[in-house]
Amino acid sequence: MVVLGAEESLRRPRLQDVAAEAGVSTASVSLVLRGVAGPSSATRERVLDAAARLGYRPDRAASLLARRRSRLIGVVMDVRSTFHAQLVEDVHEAAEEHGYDLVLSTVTRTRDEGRAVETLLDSRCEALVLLGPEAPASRLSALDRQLPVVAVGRPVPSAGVDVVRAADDEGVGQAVDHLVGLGHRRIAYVDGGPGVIPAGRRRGYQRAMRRHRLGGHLQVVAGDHGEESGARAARELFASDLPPTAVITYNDRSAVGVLDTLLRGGVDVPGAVSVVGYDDSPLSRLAHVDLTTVSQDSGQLMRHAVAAVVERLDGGRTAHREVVVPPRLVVRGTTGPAPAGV
Amino acid sequence: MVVLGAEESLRRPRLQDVAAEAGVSTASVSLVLRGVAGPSSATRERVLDAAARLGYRPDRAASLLARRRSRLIGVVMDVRSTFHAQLVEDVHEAAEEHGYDLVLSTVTRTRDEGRAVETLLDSRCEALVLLGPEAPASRLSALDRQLPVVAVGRPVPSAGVDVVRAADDEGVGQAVDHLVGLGHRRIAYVDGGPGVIPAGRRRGYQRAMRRHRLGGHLQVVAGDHGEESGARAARELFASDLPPTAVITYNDRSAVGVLDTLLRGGVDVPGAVSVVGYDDSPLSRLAHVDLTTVSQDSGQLMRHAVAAVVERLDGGRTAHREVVVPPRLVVRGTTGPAPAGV
DNA sequence: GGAGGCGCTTAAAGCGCTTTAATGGTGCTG
DNA sequence: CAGCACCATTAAAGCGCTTTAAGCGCCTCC
Repeated sequence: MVVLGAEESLRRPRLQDVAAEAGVSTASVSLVLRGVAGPSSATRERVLDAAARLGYRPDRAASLLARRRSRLIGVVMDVRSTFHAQLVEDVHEAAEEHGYDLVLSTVTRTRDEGRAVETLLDSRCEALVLLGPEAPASRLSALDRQLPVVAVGRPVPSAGVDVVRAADDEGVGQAVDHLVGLGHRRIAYVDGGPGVIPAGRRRGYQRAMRRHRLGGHLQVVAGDHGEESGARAARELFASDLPPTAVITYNDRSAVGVLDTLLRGGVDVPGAVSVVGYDDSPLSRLAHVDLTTVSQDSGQLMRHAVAAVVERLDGGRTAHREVVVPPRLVVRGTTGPAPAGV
Repeated sequence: MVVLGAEESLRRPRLQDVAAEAGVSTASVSLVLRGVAGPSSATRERVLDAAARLGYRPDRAASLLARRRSRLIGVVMDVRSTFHAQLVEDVHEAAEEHGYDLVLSTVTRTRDEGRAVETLLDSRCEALVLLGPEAPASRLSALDRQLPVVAVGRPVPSAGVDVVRAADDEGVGQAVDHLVGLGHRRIAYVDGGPGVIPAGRRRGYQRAMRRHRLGGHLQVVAGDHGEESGARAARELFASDLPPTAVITYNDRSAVGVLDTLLRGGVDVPGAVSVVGYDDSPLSRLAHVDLTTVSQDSGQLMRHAVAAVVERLDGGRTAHREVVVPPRLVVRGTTGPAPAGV
C-alpha cells in the first residue's frame, strides 16, 4: 500500500483515478469536469472534491483525440512583428469568448509559413487565422478548401479565404483630413515601395488630397518600410525651396526617420513641420517620439477574424467574406497648426 | 466506388488507409513513417508511395497520446517582448537539433504566467523553458519537482531549477572598458530601478569603475526601464557644471531617452558625449539611433537552455545547473573618443 | 533432419479521454 | 399493482496512433 502509493504519486492522476476516488464512473467524471448537464449536484460535488484532492488535470492530447470537435483555431504569426504580438493578444480574448482555444505557430528565419501551417493542420485545428500571410492567393485558396481560412491585414484577391483588414486608404485619408484641418496645404507623402499594402495607403493619400482640392500639392517621395528611407525622403523634401509643412509616411519606422532628420536639422516639430506615421506601433508611443499615427484597431480586427471563423464553423456560412475595419487616427505630439504665413 | 471515393476524400486519410493502400499492416506503416529500422526497403517504398498518393499526414494528437515520450518542450514567452521573439527563433533551432519539438505558450495582458504554464503541463511537455519568468523562486522550485524547468535570463536563488542567463555585470563592465579605452573618465550610469536584473548591471558598473581606479567618478542616477526615465536622467546629469562625458544606461529604451534629450539640447553624440545601452534591441539597430549596446547572445542562451533540458531528460542529470553566458559589446555609432581637454 | 537463429511482419494491447446507448432505480399514473 | 416515463449513472466502443511480443518463413549448422 505504501509502496504503491509512492509509485502512484509519481504518475499524473488520470480520469480513472478521480473516478475511483469519488466512487463513480469515468463517464460521470468527464461529464462533471466539462460542465455538461446530467450528473446530480451530489455527484458533481464528490467529483469536484476528488479531482481537487488529487490535483487532477485533464490530458489535452487524449481529450483532443477523443473529442468530436477540437474547438481549436490555429494562428500563424511572425514572432518578430510587434503588430502581430498585439494581434495575438487580442485573438486570445476573442477566441475565448466563443469557447475556442488557440494553437500558435510562428514564422521565424528558419521556419517558413508553409511549415507553420502544416504544424497546425496536424494539430487538429478546425480553422486557420493567418496574420499577414505571404503565400500567394492560389495557395491560400487551396488551403481554404481543407478548412476555413481567414487572412488578416492583407487583401487577398481571387477569393475563397475570408479577409479581415483595415481600410488603409481611409486611414491615410484621416491623416490628411487632420492636417488640412490644422491649416496645412503642402502635405507630402513618403511612399512604402511596391506591394499591395503600400499601394492602398498611397491611393488614400492621393484621393484625400484631391478631395480637399489639393491635387496641385500632391507630392509622393519614394521610400520603403525602414526608417532610413524616411530620413532620406526628409532630406530630399527639405532641400527644396518650398518644402512641405506636413509629411505623412507609409509607416511609423519611416516617420521616425523623418523625425530624426528634422530634429538633427533643428526643425521644430510640430512648430514648423507636422509628421504623421502609420501603425501605432510601440515605437510611436515612446514618450520622446510621441508620434501622431494611424491605428489599426487590433482588437476589432481579431474579433472580426474570430467571428468569421465561428460563422463558418458553427453557423454554416459558406459564402466568402471580406471585412474592412475603419482605422483610427491617434493624435499625439508631432502634429500641430500649420506655421503662419506660408 | 465513385460515391465512396467522394465521401472518403473528405476525411483525412488515417494510418489504416495508408496500410490498406500499401497492402501492409498499420504497424509497418508507423515504423516506416517514423524512420524506425526494421521494415525492408521494398516495404518502405510501397508505404512511402501509398502515403504520398493519399497525402497522408500523421495526427499529432493521436501520436502524442500513443507515444511513450512526447519529445515536447514547452516554452513560455511574453509575446510583447522583442527579446523573447529573438529567443524563440533560436530555441526552435536548438530544439530541432536535439529532435525535440516545441509548444509555445504566451503571456499576454489577460493571460498570466500561471495560465501559460498550465496549458503546457496539460500538453504533455517533458520540460519547460521559461523566458524571463516572473514567478517567485518558490513557485519555480515547486514546478521543477514536476518536470525539468529552466529559467532563461533571470537569476533564480534557492535553486532547483536550472538557470541560463547572461553575465549582466560583465556586460556593463565591457561597456566601461570600452569607454575607458576611448579616454573617458567621467562615466555615469542610469539605473534600472529595483529588481535583481537592474542590481546586477549596477554592480557591474560599480566594480568596473573601481577596477579602473575611477571610483571617484562613480555616478548612478535613478531610472527605470522606460525611455522617459533616461530623458529625465540626462536632464539631471547635464544640468551639473561638470557633466559626464559618457553615459551607460540600464537598457536601450533608457538610452534612447538619453539620446533624445542630448539631441534636443544640441549636444553632439558621440563628439561631446558617448552613450551605451543594453539589450541590442531592434530599437538600437534603427539606423538613426545606431546605439552602442550590449548584446546577450540569444542563440547561445537558447542552445544552453535546450542542452540543459536534454541533459536532464536524456542524460539523467539531476544536479542543479546555472550557465552564465558572456555578453558581447556591440559598438555602433554612439560612442567615440572622449572630448579633448576635459 | 531437426534445432536454432535471423529478418520481417503483424496482431493486439494500450495511451487517457469522450460519447452514446443501455441500465437500473424512482415516483407517478391508471 | 402493473406500466410508464424520467432521471442519474455507467459500460463499452471508439479517437488514430505506437509499441511489444509473437508469428512466420527461411536459412544455417551440427
